[in-house]
Amino acid sequence: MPYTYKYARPALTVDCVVFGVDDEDLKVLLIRRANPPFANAWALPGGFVEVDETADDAARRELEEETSLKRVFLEQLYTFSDVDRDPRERVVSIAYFALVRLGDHRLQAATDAADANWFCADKPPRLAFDHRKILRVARERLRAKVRYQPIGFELLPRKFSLRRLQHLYETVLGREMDKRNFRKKILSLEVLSPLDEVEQGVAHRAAKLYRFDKAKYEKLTKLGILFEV
Amino acid sequence: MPYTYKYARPALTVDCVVFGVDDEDLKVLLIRRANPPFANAWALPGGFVEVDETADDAARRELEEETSLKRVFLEQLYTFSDVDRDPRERVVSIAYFALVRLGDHRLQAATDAADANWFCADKPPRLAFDHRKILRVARERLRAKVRYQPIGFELLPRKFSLRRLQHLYETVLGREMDKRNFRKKILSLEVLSPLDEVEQGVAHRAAKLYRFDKAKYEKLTKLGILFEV
DNA sequence: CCCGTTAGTGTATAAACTACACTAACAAAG
DNA sequence: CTTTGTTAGTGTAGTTTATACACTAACGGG
Repeated sequence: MPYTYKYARPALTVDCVVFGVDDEDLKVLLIRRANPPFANAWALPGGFVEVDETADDAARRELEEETSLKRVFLEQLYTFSDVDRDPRERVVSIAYFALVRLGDHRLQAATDAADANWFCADKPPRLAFDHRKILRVARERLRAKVRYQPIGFELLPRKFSLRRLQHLYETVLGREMDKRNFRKKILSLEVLSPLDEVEQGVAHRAAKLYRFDKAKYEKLTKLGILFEV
Repeated sequence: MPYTYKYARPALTVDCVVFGVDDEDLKVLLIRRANPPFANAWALPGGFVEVDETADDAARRELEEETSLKRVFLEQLYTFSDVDRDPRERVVSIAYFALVRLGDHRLQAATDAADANWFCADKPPRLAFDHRKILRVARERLRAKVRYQPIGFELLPRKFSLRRLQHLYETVLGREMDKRNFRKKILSLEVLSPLDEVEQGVAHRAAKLYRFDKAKYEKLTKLGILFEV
């Protein structure tokens, strides 16, 4: 059943830049395209926006369909509308960025995606369409945002050591930080709750574990106090 | 000549939130709609994205067509995609925000717009579609952005006194600032060039005029130094 | 019990932010 | 030409925040 309009309309898609961190570096999730154009190339997960769903819904749906990721942190990034970004026809794409805890999710490439994998976000393989540009914008946004919003916690296990948290900031910001100053600063923000637990199975003194206390954070922001690292 | 597609496609539009400041407050530019839906209601200037232009181009084109504004600061804001935001059919809108120097431009309502006018941005009249929400998002973005990017200068005449600049920051941020501290801070950023000129026609001591030095600013940002107020 | 590795802690110095009040300049009114 | 009203322009002291930096404690593994 075809749909007819008086004027030509661009197709509308969503693309998701999904970030995760492991012990080494910042990762981005890519899927291998099964079909042309760019068959076999790596690309951001994404797909068409249906006519009865919001772009947010479309992004979540595509993410689940293509990578089985659910309930992740997801935020609109930017809308890319270059006229020739898709060789077939005019396609406008609303890009999203997502943050996931690497350990929480088993990847399973689904339906349309032949394969899914994590890549170093700063040295991605050759990407389909303008996805390299989208990734770059997302990387910049993450770098900027992590400093004034507590989104870094979305990338860590719910229980984490201060060392891991510092490592995350170093990875995302791309610079080293002083251990004592970092701990002083992050604890002074009063958004972490210490747990009665320590790391398990490490061959050295085990670190105390903390969790991010969202309630505390929201109380603080309502008082006009900002999170800044 | 109708266009036919296999799947239904949302219509794609742009909407522009145009800000200006005068001596009293922050203004937003609205046009009165000539046609249904929301005939006679005030709305953000905007219109359809043609199939051979980028969203940025569409925003500039619509702005010129509806308000005769040209060469303004323009930046993508957010894409609004609620399913029922237009009562006629599914319309997705890429919103932009623009900054203009109020004195520079004579408004002239053109073609499709019956009328164009400036309104207080914080107490707008009843608006068509979800434009109230778009305006709110734009207002927030301006507030946040003015603190770490020198976009305030887009709202002032090219030559301005420090008093006017301070007043602008107070208007946008919604709080008063200390005169001496403000001057100290803004001058220490080293992005203003003093001119050999003073205000004209004032009934009191005339203030020295400055201009924003874009070249200096760009040199600083390349060195990794940030603009922060 | 020794070794290797990471956890955890404090202080001194420098830089940035805040609060705050007076004199200088100029036009207008008388 | 003197007075009045209004805004321009300036400095400092006190407080807070950021930076630089090195050792002991804890623990598992060999």
